Amino acid sequence: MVVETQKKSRNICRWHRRKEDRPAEILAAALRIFSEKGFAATKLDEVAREAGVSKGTLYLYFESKEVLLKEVVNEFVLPHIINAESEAATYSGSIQDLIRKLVEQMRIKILETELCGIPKLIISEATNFPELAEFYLLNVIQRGRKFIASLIQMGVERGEFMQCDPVTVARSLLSTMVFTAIWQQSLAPFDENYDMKQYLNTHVEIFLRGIAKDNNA
Amino acid sequence: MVVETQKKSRNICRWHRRKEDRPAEILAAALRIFSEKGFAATKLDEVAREAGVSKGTLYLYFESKEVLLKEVVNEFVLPHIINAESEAATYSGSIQDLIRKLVEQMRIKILETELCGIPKLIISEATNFPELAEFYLLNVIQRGRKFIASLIQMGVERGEFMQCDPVTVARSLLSTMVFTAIWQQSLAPFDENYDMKQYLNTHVEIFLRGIAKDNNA
DNA sequence: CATTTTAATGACCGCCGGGTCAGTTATTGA
DNA sequence: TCAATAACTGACCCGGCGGTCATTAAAATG
Repeated sequence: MVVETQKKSRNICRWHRRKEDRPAEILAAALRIFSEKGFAATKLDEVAREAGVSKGTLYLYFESKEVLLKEVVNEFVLPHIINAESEAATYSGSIQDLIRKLVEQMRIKILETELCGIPKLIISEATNFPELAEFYLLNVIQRGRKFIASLIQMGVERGEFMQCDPVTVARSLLSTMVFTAIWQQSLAPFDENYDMKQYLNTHVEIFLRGIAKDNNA
Repeated sequence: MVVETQKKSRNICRWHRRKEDRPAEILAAALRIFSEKGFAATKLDEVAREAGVSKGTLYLYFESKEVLLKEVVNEFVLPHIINAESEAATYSGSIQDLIRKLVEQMRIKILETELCGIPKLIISEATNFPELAEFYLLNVIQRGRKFIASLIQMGVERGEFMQCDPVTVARSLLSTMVFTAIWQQSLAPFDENYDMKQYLNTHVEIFLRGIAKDNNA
C-alpha cells in the first residue's frame, strides 16, 4: 500500500470542473445529511458522497464542518422569513384569516420539506454551539416573533382579538410552529395516526378562538 | 512511560467501596451531562468525573454508553407520569382547574429542573437511536397523551368543553409541555425576557378559553 | 494478623472521523 | 499543440473517545 495513488480507470463524469455549482450542491447535500443525522453524527465523507464530490472538495469551499452548518442556515432559512413578511404587507382580509393562511404556507413550504430539519439541528446543538444558537434566535425566531406580535397587535386594535400581551401570544403561536418542525424530524415517524395538517388546523382554531374578542362557538 | 501503573500518592477518599450507591450517583451524573451536552458530545470520562469515579467503574455497572442513557430515562421520567395519573384520580374540582394544576406541577417538578434535558435528548437522537425514540414515545408521550385525552373527554361530557376530538386536543396541550422542556434546554438561556411561568400561564389560558363551551371573556 | 474477595482504578488499545496535501486531470490560452 | 493553471481527488495523518483489563487496595473472612 501507501501512495501508489490514483492511476486506475475512473468514472469520467465526476471529474467535471464546476466551480459555480459546487457550493450549492454541497449545501443541499449538507442540509439533507445534517437534518437526518444531527451535527455530530454527520460524517463529511457522507456529505461529500451525497454531493457527488470528494471530501477534499468540501474544504475547497468551506473551511470547516461548523462553518458548513452555518452556511446551511444562512442559505435556506432566511429567505422564507422575508417572504412571509412581504406576504402579510399586501394582505387585505382579517387578521384571523391571515394567520390561517400564513400557518398553512409555513406548513407547505417548510414543515413538509426537509427544511424543518434545521430547527431540530439548532436546538440539538445549542449547548455545543451557542454562537449558532444566538444567531438563529436573533435572525429567525425573534424576527418571526416580532412579525407575529405585530399582527396580533393589529388584531387587537381592530377589535378582532381580546386585550393581551402580543409578544407572549406570538411566542405561543410560533412555538407551535417550531415544535411541529422538531416533531416532524424526530418522533413523528413513529407516531401513528399523526396528521400534521389536522394537528395544525386544530391548534390554530383553538388558538384563534382563545384570543378572539367575542365567542362564536 | 508505559505501564509503570499506579503507585503514586492517591486521594484516599475516592477509594471507598460503595457498591450500593454507585449506580444512583452515576445515573445522576449522566443525567446532568447528557442533558447539557447531548448524547454524542457526552464523554464518559466526564460522566465519571462528575460522579466521582473512574471510567472503568462505569463499566462495572452499565455495559455501554447507550445502555446508560436508557437507564437514565427509565430512572427519572416514568415516576412522574405515574404520579400525575394518581394525582388526577383523586381530584374533585373542575377539569379546567385540574389542567391548570397539572401544568403547574409539571412546570415545578420537571420543566424547572434538569429533568427537562431528557426530552431534548430523545428528540436530538431520535434518528440515531430509533429504538430509544420508540420506547420514549410509547411509555412517556403516548401514555401522557391518553391521560390528557381522558381529561378532555371528561370535560366535554361535563359540559365544560366544546365538542372536539380529545386526542388531537390532548396532542396540542402536551406538545406545548414538550416544547417548553426543549426550549429550556436550548434557546431559553439566550432568549431575553423569556419567563416560563408567564408563557405557560398565557398559553394554558388561551387553550382553555379556546376549547371552552361558552365564552366568558 | 493472614488470606481471600472484589470494588475501583487509569494506562492502554483500536477505531473512527475531521482535516491535509501531494498528485491527477479538465480546462484555458498562447 | 502544449504548457500553465486550477478544480478535484483520496490516501494518509492524528487527536479524541468508547471500551478493556492488569493492577491495587479496601473490606470481608477465619
